[in-house]
Amino acid sequence: MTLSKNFEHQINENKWYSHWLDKQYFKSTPDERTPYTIVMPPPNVTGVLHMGHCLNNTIQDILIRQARMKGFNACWVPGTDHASIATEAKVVAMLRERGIAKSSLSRDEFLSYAWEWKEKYGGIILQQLKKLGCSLDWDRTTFTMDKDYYDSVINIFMDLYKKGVIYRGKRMINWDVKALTALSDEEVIRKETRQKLYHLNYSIEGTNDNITIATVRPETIMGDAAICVHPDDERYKHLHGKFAIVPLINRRIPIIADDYVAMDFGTGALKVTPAHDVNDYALGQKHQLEIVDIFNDNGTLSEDAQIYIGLDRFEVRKKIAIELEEKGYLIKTEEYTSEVGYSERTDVVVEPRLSMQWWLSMKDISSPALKAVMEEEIKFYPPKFKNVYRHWMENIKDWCVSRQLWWGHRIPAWYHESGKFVVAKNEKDAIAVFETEHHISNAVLKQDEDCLDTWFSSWLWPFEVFKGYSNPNNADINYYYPTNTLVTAPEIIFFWVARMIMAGYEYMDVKPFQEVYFTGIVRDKQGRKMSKSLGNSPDLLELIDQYGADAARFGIMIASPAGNDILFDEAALEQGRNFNNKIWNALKLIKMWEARQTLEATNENDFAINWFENRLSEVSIEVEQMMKQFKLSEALKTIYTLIWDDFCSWYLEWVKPGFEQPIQSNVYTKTIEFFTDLMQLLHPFMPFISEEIYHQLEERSDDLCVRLLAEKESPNQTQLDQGILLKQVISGIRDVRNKQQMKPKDSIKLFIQTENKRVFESLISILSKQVNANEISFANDVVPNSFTSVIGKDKFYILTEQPIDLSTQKSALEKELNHLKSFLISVEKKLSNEKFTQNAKQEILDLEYKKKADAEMKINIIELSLKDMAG
RNA sequence: GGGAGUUUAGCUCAGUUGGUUUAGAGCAUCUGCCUUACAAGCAGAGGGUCACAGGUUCGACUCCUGUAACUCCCA
Repeated sequence: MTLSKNFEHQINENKWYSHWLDKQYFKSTPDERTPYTIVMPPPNVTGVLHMGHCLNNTIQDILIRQARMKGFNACWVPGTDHASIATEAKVVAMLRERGIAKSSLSRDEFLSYAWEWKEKYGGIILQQLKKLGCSLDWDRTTFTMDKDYYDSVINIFMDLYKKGVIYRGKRMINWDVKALTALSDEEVIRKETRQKLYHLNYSIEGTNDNITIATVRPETIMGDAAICVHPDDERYKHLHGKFAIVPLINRRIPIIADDYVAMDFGTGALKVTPAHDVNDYALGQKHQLEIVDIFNDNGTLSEDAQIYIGLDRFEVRKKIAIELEEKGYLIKTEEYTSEVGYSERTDVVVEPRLSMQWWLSMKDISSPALKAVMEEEIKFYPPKFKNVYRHWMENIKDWCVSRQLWWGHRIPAWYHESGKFVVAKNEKDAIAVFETEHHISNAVLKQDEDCLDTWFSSWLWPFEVFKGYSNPNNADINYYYPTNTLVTAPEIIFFWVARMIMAGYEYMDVKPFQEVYFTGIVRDKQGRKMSKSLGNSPDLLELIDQYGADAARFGIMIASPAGNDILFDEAALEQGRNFNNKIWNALKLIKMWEARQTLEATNENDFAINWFENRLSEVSIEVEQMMKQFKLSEALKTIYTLIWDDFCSWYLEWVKPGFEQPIQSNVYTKTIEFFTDLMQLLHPFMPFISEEIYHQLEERSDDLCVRLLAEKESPNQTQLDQGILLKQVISGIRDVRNKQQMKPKDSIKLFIQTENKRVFESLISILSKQVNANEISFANDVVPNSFTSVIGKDKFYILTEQPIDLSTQKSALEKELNHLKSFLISVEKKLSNEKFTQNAKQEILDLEYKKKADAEMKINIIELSLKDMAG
């Protein structure tokens, strides 16, 4: 069978993924093995795969595949999140395109459209993960609005209500005027925004006097309840207790004093609008100010504004500024940059608003979660996120859990026309509870129209995917929980990670996972975050198509240490593709040997085999260590070097038979073994090509995907050192050849002057192949008319047919000599320092003496060579 | 305004408790090669006052203080 020119990724990806599925390798059921469990952070049900998912899921797949090959019962659970606000927004947009307004639909009608949408588009992202090679247990796919999951969310809401942790209250919240819902603080993105600071004159009642305030929101003056100045501000002391008149609407408001006001900001006088600003609200509460809400839900002005009724807040800002200027109230405007809150989902400016919502009191529920991370019951990688976590947890505020949306888990609260309400699972229960609590029979109750925040369902994920709450103590939850590793982006440490830890302790009495690996954020080459609006997010599926899934995985993993942002560069995928090509070509070479073997035995390849065996052990152990510390990109780099440099560039060249010569069969067998081990090391990172090669190397009945990794013995250091020496010698001689502009075809005669003849005797056949020497012998003295290379303690004389020009050689040696001399001086300086010899540890001292001796010896060798050249 | 982090070759990053031949990779660059696995390749080379200024120490990329720039989180 002839092999294709390159690795054909499209064919192989489909072939192997369906084979793995057929064999049910990714399926996990509890058994006597130790479990290794990961729950996938559920992507939005309507989402599509982007670079962030690619990074995240590649990491998880590497961990899970490695665990599987190490003999754990590996279980990786997929699923999707209903993503209340994002999905509802998409459904609303879809309906609008069809000419249907959400307001024209009943709740049930809307929800049936939403489910239709979910069935049609939901789970596309899961299909895309298969393209990446993710080894998920698909039978366990969970959706946050599955029946059992839904019930658990509602039951937990009721339980927390019963415990008194959930309450209803009117508070300042972040209002999204586009999605028409409340947002939690975490859903508000602050961005530096250029604005104008307007200086406005308010007249003082009963005088001709004025007071000037500075505001960025002139459209809210109709909601003003007071003007506030600092009590110590001399400029305004005479105005305390007086009243000002709001321009345009002529409302009378008090002038109050509070040290909250910064005297040096603006004019030192602050307009107070309690209904539309968090700080003003607090100030209003303190001074018992009137609350005038001038906005409608959608950000237009309400009747209470008296003017500009029905116009949008930003339009009013422009118009009112003009009117204020025309009427002489606007003194001046200045440019001003400050942070403004935007909705994470709709990107509109968030409106602080007073609203009746459901809240979860966080203080008690969060304390075990804080402790768990601080005491490393749950470990964070990298650990710097412990600080971030602690800071948030110690200043935690209550969680607004209600959203004014229909798509999600409907709040199980029931209201009576009297305003009294109860929390119950369904209408029947609600009526019963209502009767006993309020002694009103035949009550007509209406369920709360609102939904719960999406994260109020996601925080149950690690246990509810195993039905740990809906079906307590079932076999799965007892076996798989707590899970092992959570892999997620640092952006959602508060949204999700912290809350899962809380829910885990609250409902399972146990942590949800042992460790959390925080990935970086994927940015473009210029360091900008990837986003739809910037259009800098490449189409991942296209990239997979072009370069292959293995190359995509390689490209994204090669430069992404835990917690560091990764700068995505397509060049890295190219590197991955080239790596595929390299591996494929090594296969082609070995395949050429297959039919041309000989049983004739020589020992000339013993060194190569011995060395590579040790090198393989060394690297396997290193990789194992790196994986334990989540140094995944370093582990991949190490494997890359082992395959490309050590295996392809050195080992294969060393054992490669001459043109059309046979290979010894034992060498062939060993080489297949090595290649197999290499593919096994690589498999978690690049599953497709490694599986394909595994099967190309030999007829096999098993698959690499589930082949158990053998423990490696620790390597023989002497063997490894000899390998290093051999490489140095080869490079050194090649360097001389290069500098003398010898053609690869020109052969040389090599003379070795060494005290270690035995070592070099075993290397002769490799050396002659690698430096194209037709004769190698040992010398006891300088060989005349030759080029010299000094490597370690040994000298190499190179004889060629070419006319000899020693000038380049001479200057190179002189350069080296200078370097060595100054090195020697620095060592001698150190050793002549009494304090050093007194204080340094013996091993450090020994080392310095060795450095000195080595340097002196080399200087001696080089000086001899130079002398010889001169003569 | 408060907190955390980063700063090492043109780019992306390693550098373990201070001492390991006067700082290591990969990519990019340069030179030479169409050498029978691979030009998506081979061989070799060059490139760094470890952000800056002090300090501790026999010895600092590594520890301490300050400064600057950038990033993130919180208000």
